[in-house]
Amino acid sequence: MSGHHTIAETEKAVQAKLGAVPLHREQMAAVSNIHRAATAIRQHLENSVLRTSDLTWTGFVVLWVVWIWGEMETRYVAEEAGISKGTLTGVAKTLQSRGLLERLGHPTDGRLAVLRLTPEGEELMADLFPKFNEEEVFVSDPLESSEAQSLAEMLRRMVTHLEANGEQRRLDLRGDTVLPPRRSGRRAKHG
Amino acid sequence: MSGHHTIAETEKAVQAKLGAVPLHREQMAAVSNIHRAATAIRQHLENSVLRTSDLTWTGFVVLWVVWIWGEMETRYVAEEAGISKGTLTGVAKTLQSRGLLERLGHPTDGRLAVLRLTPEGEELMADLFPKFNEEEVFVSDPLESSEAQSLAEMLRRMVTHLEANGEQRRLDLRGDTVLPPRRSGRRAKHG
DNA sequence: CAGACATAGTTCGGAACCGCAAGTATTGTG
DNA sequence: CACAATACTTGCGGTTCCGAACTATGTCTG
Repeated sequence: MSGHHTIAETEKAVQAKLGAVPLHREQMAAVSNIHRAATAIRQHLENSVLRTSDLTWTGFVVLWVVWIWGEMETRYVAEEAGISKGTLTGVAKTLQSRGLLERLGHPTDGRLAVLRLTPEGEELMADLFPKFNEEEVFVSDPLESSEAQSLAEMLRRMVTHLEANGEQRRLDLRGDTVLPPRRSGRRAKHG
Repeated sequence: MSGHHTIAETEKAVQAKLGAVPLHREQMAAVSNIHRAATAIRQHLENSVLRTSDLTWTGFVVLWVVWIWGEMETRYVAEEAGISKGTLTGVAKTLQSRGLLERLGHPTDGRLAVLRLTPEGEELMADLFPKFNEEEVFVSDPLESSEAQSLAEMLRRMVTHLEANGEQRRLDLRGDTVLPPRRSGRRAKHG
């Protein structure tokens, strides 16, 4: 099933469309395949293991992060999960309402909030993670063990590079142009 | 900036947490790094090139797909873009309202709708894509040319594998258990 | 040709999601 | 103690997102 066009066909169409334009095909293929793979894998995991527990992807990722690290301050949870703090507030609320997560104040710094799994949350993750990992094995089936390692290592380098240099790069790109205000978002109380 | 924990630290914490649990670490690292990389790259691209045109990631992907393939039936656009057809309806509406995309009926089959870029959309993509590609080069900076190729090729294999075998796998996993209804989503008009 | 079935797209409910601004507390500092 | 900085929440406006229900259209079959 799947689709009308294979990846190979898409890449050929790009070549045809952009034949005249000078562009960096290898990097384009690498980046776009990262997103294709991420989407396909996410969909598979959502519709296999996650669905049976009625967890969303983001909900699972948040639980996973907190599970791995134990108690964790919310700001770091958001960062590790790759979502904004505002979103985390809502997701955490959902997970709390299901009794999987709890929120604690920080003992010494009253500004901080700390997340921790409830016993139910721990139990769920202990049950769910092996199944999740089985599907990670399934999706990695076409890779040799050494290839999986090499893949992970290359991606790690890309992430590290972005963490180290991404912000500066974006600043350089913007230069002195001021970003237009976003189409949506809360407005200043009063001009 | 960036984070509290590096990927290496995270993998170490996983090892500590899951030391006793038998699991497949290589595949886990590969899959989770795919998602980390996809998120980081997406955020970089959104906050550099896309932001200046006030395009969302999904909006850009849809434009890109239609741009590459020319006129395209909506069902295929959704599939190529990795979103559901319901989502595409909304996204296409947004892009239409900005004058970047147009919707045409199919001449012989009244059920079909076809998407095509407007001249403004063509112009935008011709301007935007080279910039986008430059950032793809930037994020791929830590990869040798041969590595980028190998990365793309491995991911392509994973996607192909999922397209070919994912659905069957999910069916096998479900077995005869019936999925619980989703927490959200439209309900039957009447029990 | 009518009724059954299939296919394509839209609508809708509920949740996620972002970025920003503003609000609330708390902590650190001169 | 005033004041800045930090951490989180809240709320806004908009978008995205899924999947099931629904609508409209086409196709197959008796």
